[in-house]
Amino acid sequence: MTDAVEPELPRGIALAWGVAANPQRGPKREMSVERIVEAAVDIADAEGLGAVSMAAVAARLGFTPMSLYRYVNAKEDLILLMQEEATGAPSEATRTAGGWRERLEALYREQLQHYLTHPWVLDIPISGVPATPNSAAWMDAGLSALAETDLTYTERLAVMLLVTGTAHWAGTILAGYARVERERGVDGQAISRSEDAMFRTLITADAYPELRAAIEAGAFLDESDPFSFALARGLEGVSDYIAATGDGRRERPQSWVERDDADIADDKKFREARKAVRDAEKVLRDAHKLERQAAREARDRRARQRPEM
Amino acid sequence: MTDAVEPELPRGIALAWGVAANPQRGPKREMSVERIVEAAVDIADAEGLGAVSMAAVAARLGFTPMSLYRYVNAKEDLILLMQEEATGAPSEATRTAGGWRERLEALYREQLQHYLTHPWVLDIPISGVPATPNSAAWMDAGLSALAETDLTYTERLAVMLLVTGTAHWAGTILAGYARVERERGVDGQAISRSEDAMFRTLITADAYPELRAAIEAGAFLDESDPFSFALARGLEGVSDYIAATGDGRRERPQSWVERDDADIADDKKFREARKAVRDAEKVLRDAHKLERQAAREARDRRARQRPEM
DNA sequence: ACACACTGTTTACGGAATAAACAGTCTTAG
DNA sequence: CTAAGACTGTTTATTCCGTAAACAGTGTGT
Repeated sequence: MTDAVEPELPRGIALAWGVAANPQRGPKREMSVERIVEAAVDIADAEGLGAVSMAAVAARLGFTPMSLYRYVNAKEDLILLMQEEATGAPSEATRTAGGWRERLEALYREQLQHYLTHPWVLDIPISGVPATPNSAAWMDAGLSALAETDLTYTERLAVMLLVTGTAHWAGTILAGYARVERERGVDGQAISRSEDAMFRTLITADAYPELRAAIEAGAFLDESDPFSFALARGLEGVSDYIAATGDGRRERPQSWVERDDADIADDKKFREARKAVRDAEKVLRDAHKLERQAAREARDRRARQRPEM
Repeated sequence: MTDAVEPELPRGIALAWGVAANPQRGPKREMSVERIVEAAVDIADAEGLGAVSMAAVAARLGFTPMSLYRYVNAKEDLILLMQEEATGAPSEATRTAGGWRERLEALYREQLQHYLTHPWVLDIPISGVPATPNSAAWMDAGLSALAETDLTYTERLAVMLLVTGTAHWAGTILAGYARVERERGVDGQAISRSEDAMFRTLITADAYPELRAAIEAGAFLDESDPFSFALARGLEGVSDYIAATGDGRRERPQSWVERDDADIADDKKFREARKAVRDAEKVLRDAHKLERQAAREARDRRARQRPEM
């Protein structure tokens, strides 16, 4: 038998780490935990977590419901394993790309992508930090992105919580829309429009002046991505915080590292590199300006071709 | 009868706005939607959303399960009303205090407080922006806090999404811990410690070097509040953003507003402009990389001059 | 060869949401 | 004033859920 890791270790977690004892005696097993999880994930992908019943999973594999209990202690364990399967580990690309900010953004995007592919993961109740290999891998990837900063480990964890929180929140909202789309069988724009229409009848300028103004400004019809905005602001704030604590202008709780950025500010090569960054920022700003202008013109052209609405 | 607002208006929402038609004929009603919701909330507060069954709610009021269906269309509607009841409206104090940042922080704190008092609210699946009076009130309060800034309405909504998202995330995590505390009947520190112990056996320095380092630095035993940290960073980023766009020195980086506009994506000039942006982004990334490298080298040089510390 | 650990199956139980039919109650149109 | 019928809370029944318990086969180690 494989060694029992900890007596108090929840069996579901033991399974996730692959350290559950496999029996030697008795008839050959016809199924495996992996196949069960796979079938359950397929069902959840197609019809949501609510459609995942022991009976449905068993049926998909051609067995009776109770047979699953020879492999999985309870439905709760199965769901933990489904989560682990669907979450996956961060890809090599996002684990190595660019600086800490790019890497965290890549992490966010990949995590969000997983949520959109497997929206049912968001329906699973959270209890504590999940102690599974894949979630550890995500955490490790985030921490290693932040290793180049001089944040404390506590601060790095907090930043990671910010990133995963944003991904979770974005996934929750976006998956909510996607679900309504599927259930009602209409597209996203139609939902936005009908939501907007409902708001217009319910939200009076009297009771909710600012909200009403936002509605009338068409803010609820805007197609832009508010979550990237939120993440960008958050990471910008982190960047500020790093800069502020780095050069000693701000006190840091229980920090023992004292790197002085001012110390190297007069280093020639560093100054040059910094200037290059400033220049690149300006180039990017100008490019953005041109992009917006081109977009405006393109829209105008389109609008002139299709005059109505 | 009260006027029927919209034919397509979901009945649950109609109830929430108090515009559902109350019948005049027939026997006197012995219950009311309010009493039902109240009973359901009591049960959820005490034993979680899972304990809220139609039978349980009815029993608490001394009626049979089916009687509830004379007041509520389905359990889903009841849950919507419970959410509305538990969420409440923002208090006068938080709606009027200080500048935009203080007000958003107060909003966050009050919202989080509600989540901690009624953790089951976090178990309710989200579908779209909830169109209920109280959630409108929260949104309006946030927007009115941001009215003093010169952000666009779309941006204000995005900021509000950041604030409520942080509250939701913090509530989810904290409520998760609280639930485990209640279920296992131990206090928070004990959970932290046992979680930490479990991590120490499962997380090897080999597979998860950074995570292992964080554990060994005691980051998982830290009692500080990572969510306030996250919110502070986010609002700091917003503040930067306001400063950067407000004084006109820099163009408003609203590329996130206009990206992925399928309608104009095939316009030639726009495509070129977009490519220019991508290129500029890459140049900036490279510049950042060089800057970091230069900083590292400069630090090393200094360190070698002053050997220890 | 045989004990028995282990397999997948059958049967059974309690609880869930809610559809349908029912008898009693109150309003209102005639 | 009366009767239609809208509306009440109740009863009964259906379907689906997770899973406990008992069961007859199957393969291994002694």
